[in-house]
Amino acid sequence: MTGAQRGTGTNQEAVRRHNLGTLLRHVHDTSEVSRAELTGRMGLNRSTIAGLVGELDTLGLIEHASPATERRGAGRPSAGVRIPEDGPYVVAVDLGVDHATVARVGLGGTIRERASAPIPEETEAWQVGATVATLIRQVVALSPTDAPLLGIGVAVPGLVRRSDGLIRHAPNLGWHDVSFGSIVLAALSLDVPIGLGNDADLGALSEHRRGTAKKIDDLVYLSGNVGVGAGVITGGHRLEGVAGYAGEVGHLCHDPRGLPCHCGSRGCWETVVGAHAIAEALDVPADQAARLGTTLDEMTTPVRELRPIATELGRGLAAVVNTFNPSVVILGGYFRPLFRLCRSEVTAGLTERALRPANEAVRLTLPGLAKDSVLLGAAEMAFEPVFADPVASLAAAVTDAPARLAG
Amino acid sequence: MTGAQRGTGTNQEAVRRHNLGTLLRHVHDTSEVSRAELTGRMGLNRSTIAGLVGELDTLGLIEHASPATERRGAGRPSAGVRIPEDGPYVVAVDLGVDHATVARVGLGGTIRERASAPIPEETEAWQVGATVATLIRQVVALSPTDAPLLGIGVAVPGLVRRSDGLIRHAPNLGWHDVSFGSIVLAALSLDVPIGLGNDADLGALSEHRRGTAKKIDDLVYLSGNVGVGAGVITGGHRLEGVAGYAGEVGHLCHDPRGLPCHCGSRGCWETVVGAHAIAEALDVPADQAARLGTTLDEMTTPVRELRPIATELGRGLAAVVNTFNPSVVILGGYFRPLFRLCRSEVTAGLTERALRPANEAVRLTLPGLAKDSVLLGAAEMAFEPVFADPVASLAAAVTDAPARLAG
DNA sequence: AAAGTTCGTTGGACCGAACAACAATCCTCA
DNA sequence: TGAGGATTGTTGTTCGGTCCAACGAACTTT
Repeated sequence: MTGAQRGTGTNQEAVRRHNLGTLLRHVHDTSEVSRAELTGRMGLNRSTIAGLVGELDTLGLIEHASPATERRGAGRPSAGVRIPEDGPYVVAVDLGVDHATVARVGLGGTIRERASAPIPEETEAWQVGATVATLIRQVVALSPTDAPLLGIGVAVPGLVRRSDGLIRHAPNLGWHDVSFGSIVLAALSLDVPIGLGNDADLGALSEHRRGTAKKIDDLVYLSGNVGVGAGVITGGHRLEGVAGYAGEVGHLCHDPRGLPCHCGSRGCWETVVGAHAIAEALDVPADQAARLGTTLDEMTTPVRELRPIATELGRGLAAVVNTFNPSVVILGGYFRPLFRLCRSEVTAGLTERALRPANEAVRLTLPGLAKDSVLLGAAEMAFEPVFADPVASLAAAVTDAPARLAG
Repeated sequence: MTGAQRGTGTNQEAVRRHNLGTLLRHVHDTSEVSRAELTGRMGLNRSTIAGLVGELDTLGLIEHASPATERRGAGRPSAGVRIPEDGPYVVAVDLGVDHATVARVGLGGTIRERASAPIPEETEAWQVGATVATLIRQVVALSPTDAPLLGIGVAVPGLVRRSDGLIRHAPNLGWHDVSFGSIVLAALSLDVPIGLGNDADLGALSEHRRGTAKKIDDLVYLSGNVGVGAGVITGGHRLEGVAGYAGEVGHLCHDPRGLPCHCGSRGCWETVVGAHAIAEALDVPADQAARLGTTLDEMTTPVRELRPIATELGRGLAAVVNTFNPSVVILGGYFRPLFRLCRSEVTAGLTERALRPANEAVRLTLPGLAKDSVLLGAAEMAFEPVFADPVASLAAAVTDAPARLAG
């Protein structure tokens, strides 16, 4: 019972849509489920499940599988349902700090192909669009000919307006009010559903569905890159705000007497724990973002200069924990190695400032999907419509993508 | 399509439940609706609406009304539906700083009776429970004999665990881990559904449904009392967090070098803009909370000492605006007169620190329900079950409350 | 090998919303 | 003032989707 706008009544057509969608989502989440399990989880009758499975099968969204090998208890074993190999897929794009990564991701969340290319600093949007389009062509070229392309999802390090996918402000890329979705579609001369999202939001989404926070409905994904942002899921719903800018915790005032920030304010949290601060502490030149990542990843014991940053990370996290009362906080981006190296400093900083009950409820952790969180989150976003309405989404999909993109 | 737990399928019984509930909610929201309007808003067929209205009518939840007086256009005028005078009601309790207010609130959100009593400082929970029980008896005694009591809602200035309504920590009252719901029910020797909620959360709820933020799905109600707390609604859903502690923005670190706070940290926002800070600026003795309220309410031009506090209020609000990207921020409690007096200082402080796009999207405003926001929010919380499942909720209601409570 | 258990399938029952036709009520215009 | 148009409520029917019961299939247990 999710998805429809509030205040609206439900007709039986909507019921069917919803049931088809949630069934598909269950298969997507666990990659293979027995039909018996589905009846239990969805609370519907065996025969109803049979009908739903049948319809999704004829649509080509799922296929039958032999019963699971390990038995538990007596009785006839239940037939499995799974995602077909040559089934529907999406294209996920991750616009990172200095690289663009593109992947073809099948329903079920498996990465089939991937490709990436560097993005030089100060590149204009249409150039990046062309690069991304080339990567998409590469990745789609190898797909089965009759597999439908459901859509494209793009993760952006910046403020994205949810309603139309406009990139309001992406400081790393130097972009303002860029309609990147249209640019990519134009470069491909293709018309498929395309969605854009903030990288932290999408990290939260994928970790919620496939990562550490599976089955956890209140979590925060904290992305530490040049900027600091939080993707928040509460009660199973993504926190958006009215325009999609919610979770911009990087510009919370950490110290009113601190350094000026590019946002116009001073002492923002990200001036203390952002990539520039980390790079300075490690004596890495500010313009070599890639080297900073590898330096941190290869480090096994923390440099002394890192510890104060970790403490400030924890202290700032207190604001996140107090406001959202999450069950899990996932530390992504540069915070991943930082937390690995200085776990105790981070937790100490947090306990220092967080309210006791909220602090007791939260667990800090690393991303379960490692560096693919954001990329897979973009895929999940692109999959969203097919769970809301499988039939309609499939009707809007492109079935001959390889041929079209080759021409 | 709301309410059911995620991942669950929908059967037709659930459809009926949902449609009955949302229809009732529409009548509740607007106190009188024409059936034609209902068909439009709910997107259902005329005949379906007729069936739903009929069922709710026989349940005694709504009644027919003569068509609206003002005509618009040709055609047969549509018959109205409204809440009956002697219909179902709830009891709302607002545990304020020094007073407890209790009201009998009918479906539709109208206050039928109200009563209040002072709560001396350092009163124990069972004593407060007895006081509240007495007030409830007073208020219920006058209700129509056959009107069903649906439940009780209690607003508490403190951290409330949503799952079981336990008051984890209420600094004003000096309570820790108090099961106030059970205490009240025991004092009444009654068994009805009772729910507890944070005062700011409930202020947000009522302002969302009946106040300034009607039809606005992203809002923050900021409650300024002894403590500072935020009730947040995003995407139409209340922000709860895993245990219900979300929105505790009063203890965000406003200045690391600030005064120590009772929470153990230092420089918390509420040490700067909380009641104690305001009282100090106005030279009101710290223990006379009631006088502080009247002093502020009667003030027509701001005292000079108030301005810096208003500025800090705005600066701290930037954190709220950046993290939640709300469409409206409602300033309740002592912030109501403060904002009325020093509007420009507050907005200046906000623009100083908030991100531009988020700041452009937000509007600061006063509560539309004045001082009754929290009380009515408690009522709304108590009504919630009847919208989720009218039939079940009515079955759990008490029909002879006056007699039972008199005995 | 027989009994018990669990699952998939099938046909019918049930429930609720949609639909179509008709009556009721009001507005507008001649 | 009366006819026509428009909109709504009502009623009987249809349609769609889930539930239910019975049966056969497949596997475990004794």
